[in-house]
Amino acid sequence: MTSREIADRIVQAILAQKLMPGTRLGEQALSLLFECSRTLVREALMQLTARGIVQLSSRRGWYVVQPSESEAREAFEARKVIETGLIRSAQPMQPATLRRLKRHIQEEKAALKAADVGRRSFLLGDFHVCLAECLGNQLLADTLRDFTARTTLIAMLYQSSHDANESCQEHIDIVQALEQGDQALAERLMAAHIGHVQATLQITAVPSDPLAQLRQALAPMSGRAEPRRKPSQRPPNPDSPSTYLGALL
Amino acid sequence: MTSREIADRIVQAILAQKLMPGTRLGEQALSLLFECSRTLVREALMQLTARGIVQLSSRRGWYVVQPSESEAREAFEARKVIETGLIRSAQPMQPATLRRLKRHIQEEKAALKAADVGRRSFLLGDFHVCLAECLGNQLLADTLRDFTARTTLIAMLYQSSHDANESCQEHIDIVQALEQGDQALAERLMAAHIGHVQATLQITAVPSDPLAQLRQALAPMSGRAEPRRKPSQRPPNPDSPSTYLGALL
DNA sequence: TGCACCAGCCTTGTATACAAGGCTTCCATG
DNA sequence: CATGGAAGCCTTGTATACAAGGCTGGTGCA
Repeated sequence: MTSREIADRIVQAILAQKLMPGTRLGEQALSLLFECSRTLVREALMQLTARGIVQLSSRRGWYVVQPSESEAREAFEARKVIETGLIRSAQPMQPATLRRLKRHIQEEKAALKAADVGRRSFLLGDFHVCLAECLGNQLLADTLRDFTARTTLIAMLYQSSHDANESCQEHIDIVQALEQGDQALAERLMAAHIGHVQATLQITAVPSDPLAQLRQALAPMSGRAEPRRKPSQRPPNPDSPSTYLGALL
Repeated sequence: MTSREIADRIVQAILAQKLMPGTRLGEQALSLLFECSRTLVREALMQLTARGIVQLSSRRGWYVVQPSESEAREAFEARKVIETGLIRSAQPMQPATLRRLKRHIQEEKAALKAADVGRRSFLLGDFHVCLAECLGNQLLADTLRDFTARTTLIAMLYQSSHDANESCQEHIDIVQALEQGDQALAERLMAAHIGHVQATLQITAVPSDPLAQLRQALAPMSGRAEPRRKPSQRPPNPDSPSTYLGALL
């Protein structure tokens, strides 16, 4: 088990929405889980720190990042800039490339039909990475993978309600526009698509209120018996890797 | 001396063109230089690996990356996409922000006048990071720092001959366009500016020739007594940190 | 003379030991 | 009963020891 593999697994778990923002990643828990020493775990976490996916709170532990509202805005803006720019500057697509994108969309549909939430979430994010690769830029594809992980965390943190079926349909529309050689349309569709996800975020209106999150979490609830848990700074049961970090296995 | 500081120093040395692509970064040499254990050095190098600035050749050592021609193309394309996209989607600039950019340009001029090559190179690259920060996106600014380090290495590797004075002038023109609120012009100027640097790269015409680099390095030289050294896979005198890694101090 | 092989050295790879600091829990005191 | 403090535990922080593999230089053989 190399540090690269550990890092990949953590990123995959985030993309599959199996690791919540704020989740504590204990070095010992991970070393038990991956059956290696803390050294390799630390190397993996260091790499993820550099990629902005994990952060270290000195002497307290490693945590999956909880992007602030301004960081959320920046992440969506960054994705819009990169993805629309890539489409704009792209060459017309080769048939083989289009086939790859369509195959990806078929997989999305399959995951939707099977109600496989983890795979569905992963594929919906991975579409954008795949597209960047198809547009011929591995560097930006790798960058987008990290940014997509970031926006996935943001979507979890701010309870995005964007529907998976809509996302898939929007992917279909984008690929169709690319197939017809209408890059301007594809670019607009991509900007709109990213904007749709961003628009459903429940960003609190008054960010200056430090009690906003608490207030919202403790507000009297209506209807739903079991509301979606807001990620907390301290996840319950922190010492049970089989529960918390099982997502990695 | 923390691993973050070590990583920052290495990046700064690259931006100042004081570390050539392909330079070997021995763990022990760095630990001596920074007076710390190999553990911290390894952590720093791990982070830089994730940022695409350093690469590890298994059991052989760490090396400053030597981007291939396709990686070079991708890096310049990535910068064009991000920087023009940022300008396009930006709000009109505040006076304080413009002042910051102009101050930066003054520093560039000072370094040019003083013929301070290291600081000049650093500032010419940092302008783009600074601009991204001014345009309100720290995430993309950090990404651009890494990409700028990458293109700096590419410029060294492929012997860019773009003149520093021209670069500075182009920065001036970009800021002026932004000041006048002409974002479309600023965007075009930025694309041209990045294109100019890219255009002076001496990319070998026939990339399939594995001897191209060697052939070029060993070609009979005309005129210049001391031609710029081509970085080699194995830098001479690898065991002399004071010579090779002195750039970091 | 040239080539192949082998020993030794030097580097990285990994684990582990111990130090240092934060969190929790319990107890004493107001 | 509430609050402050301190001890102990648990985590991370860092260095170091040893293992493993590649490179170099030398030696023997064809």
